[in-house]
Parts: sequence; structure tokens; C-alpha cells
Amino acid sequence: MNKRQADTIAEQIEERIFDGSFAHGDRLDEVRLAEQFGVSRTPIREAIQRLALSGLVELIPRRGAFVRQPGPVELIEMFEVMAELEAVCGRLAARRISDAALTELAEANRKCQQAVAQKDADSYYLENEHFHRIIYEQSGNGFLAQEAAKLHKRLQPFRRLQLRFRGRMAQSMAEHESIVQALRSGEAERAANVLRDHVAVQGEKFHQLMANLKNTPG
Amino acid sequence: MNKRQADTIAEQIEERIFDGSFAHGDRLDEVRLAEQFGVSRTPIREAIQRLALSGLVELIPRRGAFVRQPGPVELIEMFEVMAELEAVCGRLAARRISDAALTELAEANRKCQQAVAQKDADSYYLENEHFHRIIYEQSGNGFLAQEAAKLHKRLQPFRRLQLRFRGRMAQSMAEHESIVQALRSGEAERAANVLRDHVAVQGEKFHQLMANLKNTPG
DNA sequence: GTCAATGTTTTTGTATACAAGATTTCAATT
DNA sequence: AATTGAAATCTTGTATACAAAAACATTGAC
Repeated sequence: MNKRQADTIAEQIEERIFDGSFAHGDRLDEVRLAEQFGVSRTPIREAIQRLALSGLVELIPRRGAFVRQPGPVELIEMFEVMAELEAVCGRLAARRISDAALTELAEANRKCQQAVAQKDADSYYLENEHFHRIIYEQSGNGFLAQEAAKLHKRLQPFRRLQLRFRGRMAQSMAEHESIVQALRSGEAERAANVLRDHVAVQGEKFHQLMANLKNTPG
Repeated sequence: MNKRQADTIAEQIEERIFDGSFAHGDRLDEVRLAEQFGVSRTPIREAIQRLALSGLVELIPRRGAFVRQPGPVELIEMFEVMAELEAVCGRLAARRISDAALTELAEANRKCQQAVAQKDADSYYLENEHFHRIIYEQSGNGFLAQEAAKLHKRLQPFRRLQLRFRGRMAQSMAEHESIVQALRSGEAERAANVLRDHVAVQGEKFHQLMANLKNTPG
């Protein structure tokens, strides 16, 4: 599939928003970006349109495009929704999951634990995402899986922060174990509840972190 | 807020997709649309970009934009997700709903029943949407409310079909009653379950309808 | 010194022009 | 007659040009 310039540009701008190169409130100057990417304004505008739709950018008519990082309140809301989506995926997956997927899930979890033991943050994220993605897909509902993956991706950069909490990774691994067990034994409601809490605690930890950062000078 | 041409054009094309003027697989010809709307290709392209992001249109590079109506499977999946989203909204709203919203809800329900009695389909839809939207918003989670409303809107045209079932409207009204009761008494789980079933049954009815249509010649 | 008004400069939104890839047509060959 | 290949045509993607609105600055009045 031959990509358009607008596609790659959108991804790159998105990347810069995620990694903080663009902060909240920054205006995306079309001509400036056009120069930077060595293209005309047209593909830049297309890229901005997409970012606007995905919510990373606010488009004010006749004024321009402004980077819109979600504030603490919206983030907590998003984590709450993520928790509920995962719970639904888990409830459905408990009834529908295949044996192959169950072993794949255990394998992903094993690699996850290994990454934790080696303090390899990057591969931890990779395997953790894989773990969750399996559950999304085993919900047997492609639309749900897609929506869950989309929100997961959007929250990914913020998830990273909660790593800082001592012992969180170990606890997280224990939760993964419970999840696998519940899915294996087909306990729909337990799978839902464990998954919901597993994600919700991330939101709470994040909340705490925000509060701490606010109270800590410098 | 001063709208751009691209905004209104996107809405109009969306409308035509919903009402069936554009069928699945139709290509959206840029020059043709530009002529029809009396503008240049630029705003048309912007509009198409948006529709692509919302999933109503598939964008194939160097080939064009094609209308993509969801098939039966995807529709059932979407209804399932809608049911779960409503359930979540209900569970949260049962704890968070305000007294003012409760009376507003009862009022919307009353108008809904009135519309049913008068067989006024249009105002039924209007009031039904209002009823559900109140619940979304009373979840206390703006992000969730937004997502729920978005999916609700996308399913709206298909919801219309299930009207054909005899007695469905009356049953639906009874379900609304149960929902209001559960929310009023703060029974979170019951609110969730009633709402889930209320929406899920629509998906099932829709499923039946599809099967019937397939078996019925002409 | 402050504020308002007006003119200048940016910047967005739209139109048009151009280039490259896709599709169609039509003829030539098997 | 069917198939292949090349030319012609159409369509998308990108660049540039232009118009209108918003931001900015300068000047003048109080």
C-alpha cells in the first residue's frame, strides 16, 4: 500500500505531540511545517485534518490548529473508559477465547515478566500491548477490538508514567496471572472485574502522580 | 462559530450515505461533487478526509474514496458495543445522576410515549435520542458520553429498521421505565443490565430482520 | 501615558494549475 | 475471438496563486 505524504506527515506530527516536542496550546504553523517537511501546505493541511479528528489537535476556524493534550480530568475519564472497554473484552473473551489464543496469552505474559525481570522497559511495553491486544481480539468482536486498540494507543504515552511507582510492575504481573486464569476457566464476570481493576488502577496511579507533581516544586 | 464549507459538505455527504443516496461501494468522485456543490475540489477533499476518519468511507491511495456501509456482521458487532457502552453509562449514572437530570429523564420518556401513542416516528427518534443522551451525560464522564453519542449517531439509521417489529415500541417504553426506576433508586448493576438488554435486543431484532429480508424474494 | 482607529502584514481557506499514477480504449497479433 | 500492449484519458495527489479574515503595528487623539 503506497502511502501518501500526508500519512507519514500526520504520523510524524503525532509522534512529536506524544513525545512532547509540541506542547499543549502550540499552534501548528502550516507554512513552517511545510518548509520543515519540504512539501507544500496541501499535505500539511490534510495531516492536520486527521489529527483534529483523532482529538490531538483542536481546529479553530480562521485561527489555526492548536495542540490539545488532554488535561488531568479528561485523562482520568479516558482511563475509566479504557477500563470498562477492557472489562467488556474480558467478559466476552472468557466465553469465546480459543485454546491457541490462551497459550499465546500465557506466552506473552511470560515474555512480559521476563522483560520486567530484566528491567527492559521497551520490550515490556511491546509485550504488554500484545497481551492486551490478544484479549481485544478474542472478544470475538472486531469493532470492539479496534476501538479498544485505538484508545490503548492513545493512552500509551501516559501509561508509561505509572511505571515510576515502586512495585507496580510486579503487581501488574500478578494481575495478568489472574486474568489468564479467569479466561482459561471461562469465568466471565471475574475476568471482567480483574481487567477493569487492572486498568483502573493505572488511572488512579496516574492521578496520584499528577497530584504529586503539582505539589513538588521544580 | 463560523463553519467552513468543508464542514457543511461533509455533513451533507454523510447525510446522503445515511439515507442511502450513496450505496456501498460507490466512489465519491471529487470533480462531480465539486460541481454539485459549486465549489472547488479542495473543500471536497477535506470533507472526504473526515468521512474516512469516521469510518463511513474507505480511502484507497491513488484510487479514490469509496462508500463503506457496514455489513451485517459489523453492524451486529457495533450494536453489541453500543449495548455495553450504554450499560457502562447506566452503571456510572446510577451513582452520579442529579435530581434535575432524573426529572428531565422522566420528561423525555413521557414525550417518547406520547410520540409512540401518536405514531409520530420523527419525534419518537428525537425524544429517544434525548433520553439516552441524558444518561450518557449523567455518567459523569465527558469522554464516555462523547463516544457513546458518536456511536449512537452512527447506528441511528439502522435503529429505524427495528421499528417494523410489532409491539417493539411498547416493549421499548416499558424498558425505559425500568431504566428510570433503576437510576432513581441508584441500583447500578440493574441499570447496567436493563440498558444493555434494551440496546442488545435492537441488535437482535435487526439481525432477524436481515435474515428475513434475505429469505424473502423481491 | 493610554486608548482607539486605521492601515499593514500574516495566515487561513479556496481555487486553479500541474504532475504522476490508474483506467480505459483500441488496435495488432496469435 | 481472445488477449496483450501501448496510447489516450481520466483521476488523484501536490504545488502554487489568490481572496478574505484575523493579528499586528503604527499613528493620532485625549
